[in-house]
Amino acid sequence: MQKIILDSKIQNDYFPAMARPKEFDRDAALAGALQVFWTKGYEGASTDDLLKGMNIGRQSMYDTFGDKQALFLESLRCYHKLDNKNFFDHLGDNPSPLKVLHGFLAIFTRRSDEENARGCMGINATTAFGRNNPEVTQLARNTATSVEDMLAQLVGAAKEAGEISARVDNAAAASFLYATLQGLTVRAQAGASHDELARVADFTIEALKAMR
Amino acid sequence: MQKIILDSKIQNDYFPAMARPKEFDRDAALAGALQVFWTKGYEGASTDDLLKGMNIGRQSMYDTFGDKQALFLESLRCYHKLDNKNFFDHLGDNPSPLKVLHGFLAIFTRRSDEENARGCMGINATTAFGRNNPEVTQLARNTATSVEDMLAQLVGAAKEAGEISARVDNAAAASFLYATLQGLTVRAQAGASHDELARVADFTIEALKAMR
DNA sequence: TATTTTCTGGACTGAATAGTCCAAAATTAG
DNA sequence: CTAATTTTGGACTATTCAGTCCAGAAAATA
Repeated sequence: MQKIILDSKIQNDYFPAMARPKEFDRDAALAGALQVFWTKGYEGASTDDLLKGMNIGRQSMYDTFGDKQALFLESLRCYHKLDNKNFFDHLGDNPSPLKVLHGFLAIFTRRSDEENARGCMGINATTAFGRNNPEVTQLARNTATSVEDMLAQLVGAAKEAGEISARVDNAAAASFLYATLQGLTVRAQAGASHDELARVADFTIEALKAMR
Repeated sequence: MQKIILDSKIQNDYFPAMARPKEFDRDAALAGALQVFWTKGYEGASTDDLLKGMNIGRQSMYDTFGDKQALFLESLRCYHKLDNKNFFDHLGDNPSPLKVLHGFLAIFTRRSDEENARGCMGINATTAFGRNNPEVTQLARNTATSVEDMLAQLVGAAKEAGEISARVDNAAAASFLYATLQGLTVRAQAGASHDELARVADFTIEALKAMR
């Protein structure tokens, strides 16, 4: 509906009183959708599930987020943001970069079975959509480069701190660590014991330290 | 229907004329279903997709395999069998067990983009079902122990061949290698370049060789 | 209170889907 | 050819699900 304003009197006549607060808490609703998609997957999450998890009405959901696909992508983007933030939060200026790395790898040993069973929403999306969904693929790529950059920085810091050999290639080590991290995620999701997960984390750091 | 054979005459009376060849090629149909499930996932594969991929009629499918769930589980079991076989085929009595290990890790650099995009059907099933499906979980566990056993043997052989330090723990190294293998699968599925995948494989073997 | 707007919830639609049913064609043995 | 049995394919059912529509409740300002 186009609104043509001629003068204030007419405007007043047409729009005399403004109404109900424009929106509920959009971010909270998105966070709710994220939880549902994360635990149930894209196909597994019905619209009813989503509405219940978001605590909003059907109409509000479609008005605010478009459709299921769009809601999923926005949830995934939100997840990646949170995930990245989590990484950087544990970064700081720790005196032992290698300890930070070990902390990343060992995170699964500190998570409950339920948390590990959910896995990583990014990986779940990738394995579900393969490379059929360009937006999911692009998101995965972006996250990969961002995380690998961060890991490479940590490896560099570990070298400067004398914790690992200066001859280790930062980028190669970062790719290696990222792959291991994703592998651990899957192993944890498949039900590997905390013990096994811890052994892998330890072994990975030991291997890194041993390299010349 | 139980067949009680008293003598040839009675048998003849009750089953005077046997009919059309009892079954089409069950294994071929299953292989077709496997392909469809692998590329499209469980939810993504409609019954029509499956029938087309299996080249059999609707009725035959339900008669022979039960329902979609059962067909999927049987396909997954079949996949795991093939996958395991693939591993053992590359084992042999290779003079360099470490080269065999490298071959496993580098397999993704020899695969086409399409192959890598499909990923591993076992991982796809795990990330799709989480741990909600006990049979999928059990299958994943079985495969894990079987593959880790095999990797541990290879590590032991590498030690005997003097390729890596005798102080490396077989089981820990095997868990580590398995996690890396799964990580590489996911990285490949997410679209990592052959170059990056190769770097990770090389780095992993180098790290293993460096350990004391 | 009156008006405007947004939210809410339920009813509805159209499409897709898993699974069933049935009848006709095909195939083998007597 | 006849009998027996399996395959085949299409019609059918019941359910689920994404998305739309509508009308009434809620909220805020004047």
